[in-house]
Amino acid sequence: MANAAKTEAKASRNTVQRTLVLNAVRSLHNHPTSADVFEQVRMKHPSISRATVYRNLSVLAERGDVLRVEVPNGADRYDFRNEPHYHAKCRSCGCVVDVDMPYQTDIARGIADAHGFAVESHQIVFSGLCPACRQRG
Amino acid sequence: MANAAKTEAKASRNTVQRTLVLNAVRSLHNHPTSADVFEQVRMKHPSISRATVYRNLSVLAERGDVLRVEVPNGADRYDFRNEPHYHAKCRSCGCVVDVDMPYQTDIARGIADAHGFAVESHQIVFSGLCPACRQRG
DNA sequence: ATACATGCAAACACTTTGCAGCACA
DNA sequence: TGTGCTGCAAAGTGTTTGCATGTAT
Repeated sequence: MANAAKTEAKASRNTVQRTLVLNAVRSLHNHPTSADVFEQVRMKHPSISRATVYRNLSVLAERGDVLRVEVPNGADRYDFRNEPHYHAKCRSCGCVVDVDMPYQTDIARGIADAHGFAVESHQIVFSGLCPACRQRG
Repeated sequence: MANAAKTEAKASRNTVQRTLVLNAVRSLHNHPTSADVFEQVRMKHPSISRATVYRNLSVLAERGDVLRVEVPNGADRYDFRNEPHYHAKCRSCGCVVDVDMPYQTDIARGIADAHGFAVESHQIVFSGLCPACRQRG
């Protein structure tokens, strides 16, 4: 007994902090940055450190419990949805929103030459102006 | 006289440094980072500063003389090509290559709801393993 | 009991900025 | 001759890491 067979993943503990970080991402539906998550968790648990938030966001993203959205030129965002989908980023205020567009499972088939790359995933980020920034002119 | 009509762009000078930066990007065909450009320019002009390289890369990118490729989680890359195209980034070594795939001019038409965003451009970054990293296991 | 997690601070990578002096147009 | 550019250093942003202590299992 006591052999977890081929379990290659490390054991992982359920700490108060990890739970709070997960709940924060689930409750913030605006693609929070690590800083947003930190502030949110700090309300309930003032002693948490930034490092712990970063470490837990990474663990949760690896597990697939949250989705990490790597936005060019800006802090990483985290998303409570965990199916792949696309995003748009405002070039003026930097806000990020989900885009309602089917996931292009087969998009890599359109590649004629990726120089031997084994493509595993892709990401599309649209850029433009959000409604608020459009009005501000 | 002396009115340049509607020229809204600021006057811009051709300094030795700016020329060297542009030539460096044109000669380096491997999506150099600002650090790569800095090293390259430094060979000819040892007194150049990093700040000048950053400032000139921004000017040249705004002008359209070079293409800035904003890679998530990594330094910006610069590309001597200036037509839009896509890139792939190795998740192991971080290298970036051009992908030979037609530019999807109409991709934004597939968006059902972008929450009022005025989409202006898009970027696709493929992720996977480059040939060298595939072999290393 | 012990491997994993935490908090702190320092380090890190990349980029921007304030400022005094310089140089292109 | 004056605005734009340079070099330097310092600061800024976002993230990671070393280490001693703490805690879930």
